[in-house]
Amino acid sequence: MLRISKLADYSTVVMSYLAREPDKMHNARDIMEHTHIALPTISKILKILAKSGLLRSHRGINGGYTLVIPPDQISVAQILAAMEGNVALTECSGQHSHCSIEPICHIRSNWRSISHVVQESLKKITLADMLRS
Amino acid sequence: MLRISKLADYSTVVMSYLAREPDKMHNARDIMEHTHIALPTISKILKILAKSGLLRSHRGINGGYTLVIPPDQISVAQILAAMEGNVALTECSGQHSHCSIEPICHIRSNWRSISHVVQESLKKITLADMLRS
DNA sequence: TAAATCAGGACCGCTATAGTACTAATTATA
DNA sequence: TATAATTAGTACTATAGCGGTCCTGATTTA
Repeated sequence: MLRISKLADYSTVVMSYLAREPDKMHNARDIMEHTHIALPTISKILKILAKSGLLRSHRGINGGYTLVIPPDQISVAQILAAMEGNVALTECSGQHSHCSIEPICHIRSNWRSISHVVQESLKKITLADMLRS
Repeated sequence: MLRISKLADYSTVVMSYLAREPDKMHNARDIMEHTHIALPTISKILKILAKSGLLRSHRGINGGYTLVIPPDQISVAQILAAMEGNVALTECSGQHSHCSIEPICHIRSNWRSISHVVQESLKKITLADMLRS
């Protein structure tokens, strides 16, 4: 259905919550209470986002996560890329393509450019935009 | 990864092939020889597309499928919709949403409009466009 | 030193998807 | 009218991906 994964979906919810107080540190439990996403799921998302560089983590008592970049400079495309790689609507638009009909496929380049168009529109939407409903 | 399904992907390949000779009838075997997609898969795709009204079928000897609408009036969005329903990037953007955090989710309307943007750009691309590489 | 918190995996069960197969219905043609 | 070609419809299976959980170890603060 041209869906993003649930984990990626939740990650935008988490990032939006963090973006409301960009400088404050939030731990997983705090995020759970405000988003109602299950704790292990949140924890998993936070780790991925931290690893990709969108969040900075702090261990220990009073630890948690903060945004590394201001909300108006983080795009939805960046968040999706962190969670599930670059936008590629078809197999052949991605990095390591293994489509068997690729050698004789006439519309491959078209799908590449369609993916590009979609990606560009997702780049234009920032976390700051997501705060405005 | 924001992927369309393989079946949907293949369906655009099949439709593109048919669009090259919009008035001619093609059977499944013929399409297989020109696209190298497995025959049962092609057959499955053709049935779905016919049921959705994009193709007209003809049984019996010399039977096959033809396009119902001229290629410049069929959009990629239409083909995707036929194969897997309307574009809805998130659960909550679709028809029958069951997301548990929906009641308190602050970014739902944003995702709806993002889905809308993507859908609009897919509507603008026609089968005729896909023939031009 | 103890408690809180993140890091990094391993793991499981469900669901969706891709792909296959079989039988019935329909049609053209010899 | 018989036969062969073709689609219609449905059922089935196997696989992979995904969501979600849990455990152990490392780090930090009080």
